[in-house]
Amino acid sequence: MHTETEENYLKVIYHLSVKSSDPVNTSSIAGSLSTTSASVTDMLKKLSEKNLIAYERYKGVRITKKGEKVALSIIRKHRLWEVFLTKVLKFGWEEVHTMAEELEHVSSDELISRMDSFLGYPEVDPHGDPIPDQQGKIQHTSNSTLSEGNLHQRFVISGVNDHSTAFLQYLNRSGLKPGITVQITEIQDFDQSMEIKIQNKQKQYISHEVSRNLLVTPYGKTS
Amino acid sequence: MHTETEENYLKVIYHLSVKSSDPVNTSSIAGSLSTTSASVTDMLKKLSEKNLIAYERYKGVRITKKGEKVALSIIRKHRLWEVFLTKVLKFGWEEVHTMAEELEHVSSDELISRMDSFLGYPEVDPHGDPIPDQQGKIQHTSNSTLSEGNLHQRFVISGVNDHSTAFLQYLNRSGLKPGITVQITEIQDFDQSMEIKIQNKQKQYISHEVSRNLLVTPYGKTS
DNA sequence: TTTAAATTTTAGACTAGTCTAAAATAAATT
DNA sequence: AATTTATTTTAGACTAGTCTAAAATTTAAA
Repeated sequence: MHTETEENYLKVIYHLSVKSSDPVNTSSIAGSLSTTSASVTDMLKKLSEKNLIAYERYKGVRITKKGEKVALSIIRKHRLWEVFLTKVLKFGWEEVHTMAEELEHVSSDELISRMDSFLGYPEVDPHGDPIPDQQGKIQHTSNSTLSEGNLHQRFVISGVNDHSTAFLQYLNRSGLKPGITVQITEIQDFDQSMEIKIQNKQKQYISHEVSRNLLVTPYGKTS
Repeated sequence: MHTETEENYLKVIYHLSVKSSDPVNTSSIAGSLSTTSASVTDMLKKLSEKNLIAYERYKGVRITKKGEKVALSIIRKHRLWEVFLTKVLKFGWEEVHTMAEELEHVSSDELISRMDSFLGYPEVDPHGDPIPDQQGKIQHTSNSTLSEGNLHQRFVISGVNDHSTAFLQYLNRSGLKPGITVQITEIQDFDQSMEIKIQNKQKQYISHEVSRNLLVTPYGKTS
């Protein structure tokens, strides 16, 4: 249907669109795709020609309904493959991103539909990100971070903001992942670092950088 | 490592090489890949440059050890994915080829290694074709066809020569697939058509065209 | 064994995607 | 408001892979 490159551009434009209501600018796309602004401009013209994005020279880009549908179908595939890789093939959540980047471009819709059924229609991927349905409907997450929590409050980890391997490996070592309960036992005023009690584990100090990147829901509430 | 196109050329060259000891000619490659001889010639130069094939102008092509290793790794991936699609996602054996053509180019060796283990180290794919191991070692099949059989002999179907969807769908309707036992109950001299008794089924007439494309092993012998 | 037919290769051109360097435009600063 | 700075776009070129049409070479036939 679309080339792999087109799909990657749309995915990046979609992700950047969600972060802010401003139009997406050329250089941020170039940054996300590790390419040059010149290349991005060329591609924007092509995507615009196909009505996948709304593009005006020097004014940035907005994704169209049509483009969003394509992006969400790629994101759906990506996240379902991540579930498969962790749940079935027992990969760690920090290992699956690169493989899913390739698998998401395999075209068959019937394949991904059967995979969805085989996996039991999961709602989130191993990082807590929601999986769009076949129609491209996606449950947007609440987005509260552990850093916004108060002393003694308990939370259930629901996801991460930073998807880097380094961060995920750090979390692994501390036993932090979606589903785990944590309680804030201490907050340092001067640097916002905190001590937390991790479910079935020792207490541990974490930096503000870490708590800012941990998505949580209040303990007890079903998200 | 290699581009998808390179991998497809090597796969086709490998398959054609196995069929005969003569060097592979340009037009047969073009035919298999549905492209032009001119395009093939261009690509042969590139593959030769990389020592994946041995190529002399106007003299055809032989695959090198290095090229064969690449081809067998793609074939391994293709066949393991076919097993996954039929055994796990319950696709029919006539549906899986196209999907496997895409999945075989997903690069991760660790992925295919875990898939192999998850599937229980299968030796053949749904069509009875042997799956090369990680080192590229492959069990070459005996290649006797049902058409070579004599009256009253019993065989176990071990594979097919024709992998077309049409043929596989025909076999589906008759309950013919690898593992099934058949006995030759009648042979027509004038057109080599035969009547066969299919395990747990009615007797059925099949044309010479069909029996020529069914691979079999004598009943009782473990292949 | 010379000619005819088939196959293969070259030449030149096209598309998708990319790049660098220069030009155009927008945003920020004085 | 004028100028500097940053961003974006254009221009022109490159690679991988493809094509058509013409030239070269091999194979088959007379």
